[in-house]
Formats: sequence, structure tokens, C-alpha cells
Amino acid sequence: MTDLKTNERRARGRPARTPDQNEETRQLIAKTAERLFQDEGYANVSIRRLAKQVGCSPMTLYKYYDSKLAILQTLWAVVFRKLFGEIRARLKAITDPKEKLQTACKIYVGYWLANPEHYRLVFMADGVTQSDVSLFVGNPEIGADFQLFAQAVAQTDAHLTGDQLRLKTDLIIGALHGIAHNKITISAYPWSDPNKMIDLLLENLL
Amino acid sequence: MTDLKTNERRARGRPARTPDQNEETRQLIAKTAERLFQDEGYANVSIRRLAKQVGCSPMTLYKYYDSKLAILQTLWAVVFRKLFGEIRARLKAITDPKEKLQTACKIYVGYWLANPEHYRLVFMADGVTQSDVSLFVGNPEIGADFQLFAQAVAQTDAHLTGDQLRLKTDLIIGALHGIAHNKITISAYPWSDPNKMIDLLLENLL
DNA sequence: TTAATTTTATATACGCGTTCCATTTATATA
DNA sequence: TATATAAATGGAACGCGTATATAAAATTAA
Repeated sequence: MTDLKTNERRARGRPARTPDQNEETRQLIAKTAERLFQDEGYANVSIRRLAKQVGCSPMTLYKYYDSKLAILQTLWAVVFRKLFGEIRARLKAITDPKEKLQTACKIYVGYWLANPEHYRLVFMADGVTQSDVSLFVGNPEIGADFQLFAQAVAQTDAHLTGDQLRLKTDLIIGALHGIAHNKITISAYPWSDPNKMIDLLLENLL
Repeated sequence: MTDLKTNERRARGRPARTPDQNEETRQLIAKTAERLFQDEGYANVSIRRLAKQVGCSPMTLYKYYDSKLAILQTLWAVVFRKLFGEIRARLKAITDPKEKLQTACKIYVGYWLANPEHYRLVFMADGVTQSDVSLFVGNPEIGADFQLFAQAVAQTDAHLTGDQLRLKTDLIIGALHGIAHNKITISAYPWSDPNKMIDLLLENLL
């Protein structure tokens, strides 16, 4: 009987690259893509050119990622790490719960407005048809980041039920995305100052 | 001296198609595109196939529209006419200002949620880079449609200054878009009931 | 009729993301 | 060493949007 548990016997053909090697290549591709996307925009970087920069053939990229979009999506985590990193850093110096939430909201919207390319990368990817940003939820790290808002809301009012807390938090996150989205996609319209809109929302809601 | 005012002298070459003819062809293209986009989605309809349906060569489409996106954009007006048509119809039976605004908001968000393809067509067109929906403002008809929200807000409080009115209206429109956007793009997350979010927002804001 | 002129319509070609298939490479066995 | 085998790679091709070059059509002037 062969030892199924720790099968040491090599297979007969060329051995597969080790997981470590695969991960290394994935990282190389991601790093290169991040730099190029950042510098020239997602749409302006072709798979062929990215491959040239990486030093492989265009098709080799498809060994490591399913599509160009899949490469992009791995960068989302990077974006959110940076964004929520900024937020957490700023919140440390603040104790008042309302001010905390207010600050978080303003940094959050301000980040997207300062980096509309990132916003488009995350919230408007792919074109028109699919583009579920449901990775949000799938990726525990990012999901946890968003808990920050719920926690901040909870601290402003200890008497909220779970449903009320979720409702309030969802509304706030929705409003933040809508404010950013309008400014970015309907840029010609003279929208009111985003910070004032946030103030108005939170003054009335908290 | 030639009669500049009513120059009857034909030009020498092939006569240009009359504005009427041009408009007719544009309409034919738009109608065909609307049907195809509706049935199969914007991204799944190629210029080549649209041209075949219209009965011309692919490049001929570019005589009448600058790009595939430009064809799409002419359909936006149709979408908004339908959406705001529904809203106006429903508001006629309502007299209370707050209820009016509430109803308008719910129909507006409900429409996008019931027709996410339309939402994507309008607010997530093109992919990642451009996609200014600034046609909103450029198109007076659609800009006028959105005035409906400002008017409804004004009727809930006669004492608002112009700035306050704009601020409140912009926030509401932002929140509406954000609520819809989150539900549509982050569909896997269990967002709260949109109507309840709208209720919460308006209760506190009005 | 024919040539000239002007506009419309199409054919060709490019780079794109991606799929399919053949080739190369690296290893274990005979 | 030769061969079998599996993984990795790369070449060719597809349909896409569209820019450019070319052809076709419709009219007037000669």
C-alpha cells in the first residue's frame, strides 16, 4: 500500500512550482501592476505591457491570475489598508465619540475625492455589467475595516439596539459613498461642500 | 455679389444628407441599440453586431455617434424620462410635503434597485477611467428633473436659505445614490432595508 | 459624356483582453 | 543515456472598439 498521507514519491513529470514560488511570482505581478496602474491608470496599462515589465509572456500572467480585473482586485486590499490606516491613525488622538465618527467620515470621503482613480478602481471596475465589489465581504480584512464605522456609531449612543445600529451605520456608509460618487461621476455639477454635507448628516442623525 | 442669405446655388459635390435624414438615421441607431442593450446588456452588444442589425457597416455608426458610449448616453435620457415620469405621476396624489419627498426618494431608489442594469448604464459606464455623467447637467431636461428634489425639500421648510436648501438637497441625493450603489455593487452584504434607511434620513433631516 | 468636386460609406489595420493549442523545459523512470 | 510525463511557456488567432485610408456615390461644370 502506498503511503497516502505523506506521499514522498515524486510524480514522474516536471515538478510543480512550490506554493512559495507561486506566491512570489504573484507578488511580483501585483507589485508591478500596482506601480503601472498607479502611474498610468488601469485602462492604459495593457496585459501585454504589464507582462513585458514583469518579464514574462502575456499568457503567463493568466497562470497566476484569471483576468486583468483579478489582478486589479488584489490591489483593492492595498488601497483599503492605506485608507483605514490613515483613519485609525487620526482617531487615536480623538476621544469624543461624535468627533471620532465625524473625523472618520471626513477622512473616508476625502480619501476618495483625493484619489478618484482609486475610487473608480474599486467601485466602478469592469465596465457596466458585473463588478460586484462583494470581495468586501469575502475579504475578512476589509470587512473588519468597515466595522470601524459601526463601532464609532455605537459609541455615540449606548442605547441602540442591534438593528438600529446597523440601520444607522448602513445609512451613513451609503451617504458617504453617495457623496463621493456624485462628486466623482457628476463632476460638472456644483455639489455642496462634502464636509458640510457630512456635518449636516451627523448633526441630525446622532 | 452672391446671395448669402438664401444661397440656392447647389454646392458642386455630392449633396449632404439633410438634417432630417441624419436625425432619422440617428433615431434608427438609437432604437436598435436600446432594444439590443436592453435584451443583452451593453457590454454584450458589439458595434459590429449593432451595425449589422441597423443594416450598415460598423464605421458608418461613427458618422452619427462619436463612440459606443455616446450611443449609450443618448439612451440615458430615455431612462430618466421614465423614472421621473413615474415619480411625478405618483406625487400628484400626495399633498403633504414630507410625504411627497419621502415617496419621491423611495421611488427613485426603488427604480434603480429594480433596474440595476439601468443604474450601471448610467452611473458605471465605460469601465474605470472616465465616465463623467456630467451629461446630467449638460442635458437641461434631466437637470430639470432633479430640481424635483430641491422643490420637494423647499416645500418642507419655507425658511431655508438658498445655501441650506442646496446643502440638504445635495445630501439627500447623495444618500439616495449611495444606498442604491451599495446595494447594487456590494450585493453580497446584508444591507438594511433601503426604505427604512430613507425613513431614518428624512425623519432626522426634515 | 466626361471630368471635377464633395460627401457618404466601407475596407483595412491596430492594439486590446483572452482562448486554444503547440512547444519547450524539467524531472523520474527504464 | 534515452524515454515518458507533467508543468510551464509562448505563438497564433478571435472578436472587440475605433483611427485611418480608400472607395463609392451624387452632383455640377466643361
